[in-house]
Amino acid sequence: MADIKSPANPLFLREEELRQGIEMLFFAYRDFTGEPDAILSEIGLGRAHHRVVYFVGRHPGITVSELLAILKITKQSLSRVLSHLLTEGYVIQRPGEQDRRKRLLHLTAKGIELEQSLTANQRKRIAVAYRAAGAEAVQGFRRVLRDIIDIEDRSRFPDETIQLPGSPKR
Amino acid sequence: MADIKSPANPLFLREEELRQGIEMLFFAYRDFTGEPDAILSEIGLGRAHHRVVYFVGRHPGITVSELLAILKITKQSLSRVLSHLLTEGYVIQRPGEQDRRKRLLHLTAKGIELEQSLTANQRKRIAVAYRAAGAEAVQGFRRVLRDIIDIEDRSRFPDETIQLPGSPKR
DNA sequence: CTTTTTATGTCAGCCATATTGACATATTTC
DNA sequence: GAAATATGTCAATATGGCTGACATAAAAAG
Repeated sequence: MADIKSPANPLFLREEELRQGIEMLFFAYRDFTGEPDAILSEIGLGRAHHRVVYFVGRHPGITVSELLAILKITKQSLSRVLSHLLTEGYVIQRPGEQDRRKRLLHLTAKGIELEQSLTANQRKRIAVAYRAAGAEAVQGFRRVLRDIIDIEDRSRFPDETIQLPGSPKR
Repeated sequence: MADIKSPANPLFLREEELRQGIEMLFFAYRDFTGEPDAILSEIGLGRAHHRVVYFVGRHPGITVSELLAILKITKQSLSRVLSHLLTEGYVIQRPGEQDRRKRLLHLTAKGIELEQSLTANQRKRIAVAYRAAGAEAVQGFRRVLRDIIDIEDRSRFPDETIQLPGSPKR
């Protein structure tokens, strides 16, 4: 292995650093989705169901269009997954009050339970990593990740550091 | 919106922070793979081909087993993709010198060109985010992301900060 | 030197998740 | 009343995973 600290070849260093970034995202995502996927396959669901359950749980009353905008898939693709979740009783829909064309989606108790079991591991993973890295590193993590996201969705994640209880004010 | 700086409800804050972490990974990965996917679909390839081309380019002479360990898919799944890349002339294989059972994989010129065009956008994204965030934030990004990855693959990413040319020594 | 293990490939079938295109319905808005 | 919107559905297709079973060549071990 080349000595990566040597600044002899700046171009190589730069390329190496960028490639490591690419790969870290690949490995992190692979491992981040591995365990929920395993749980899902036992109950005959897939990753797509996870995404729907997650975002319906996160935004109760979300409409189908909003969900489509987040997932960036076609309505036909969503339809199958969502119908399944509806008939299996993980999700319910209620017509909108002002606009009755809209179907406002909510998790049932069963859906909440599923969502919790799926994200428990992911939350754990993040919590462990955040705790080990410290508030400053977390801020850097958020800062970089936010800029990797397309600009349209960046506003979901405030620039400001979230003040952790007990963490020192900078 | 609730005032996220208020420490009134620490449990809520914590949950919110973890969920944002989950979502940032989702959005980042979605957008990170979006553009390569578009290029690939034009030439009749998919994301799976990208991953193979990427890791063969990254580790010239990599064996099939090593590739399987990285991708964590079955050999049957890899086989289809790899065969296609071989017949289309993106990848070549050479028997190992010591162990001739092994097929050492390399990119052809065509493969290198494809790999470059696919990762150009990803490198750009990372480069822009890194530059905007600064060396310290990058270190935090790496620190957190590394801990999200399963421990077996963490060693791919050294703990040490890579010294950016021109960045001040801490 | 034969047996076993390893590295790899292949055939066949299955499933989940995505796609496009076309058409349908209810509701709201102009 | 016409047009736009929110949503659903049918049909066909592609991709990329999976399992199981079997095959071959080379290396390692007895």
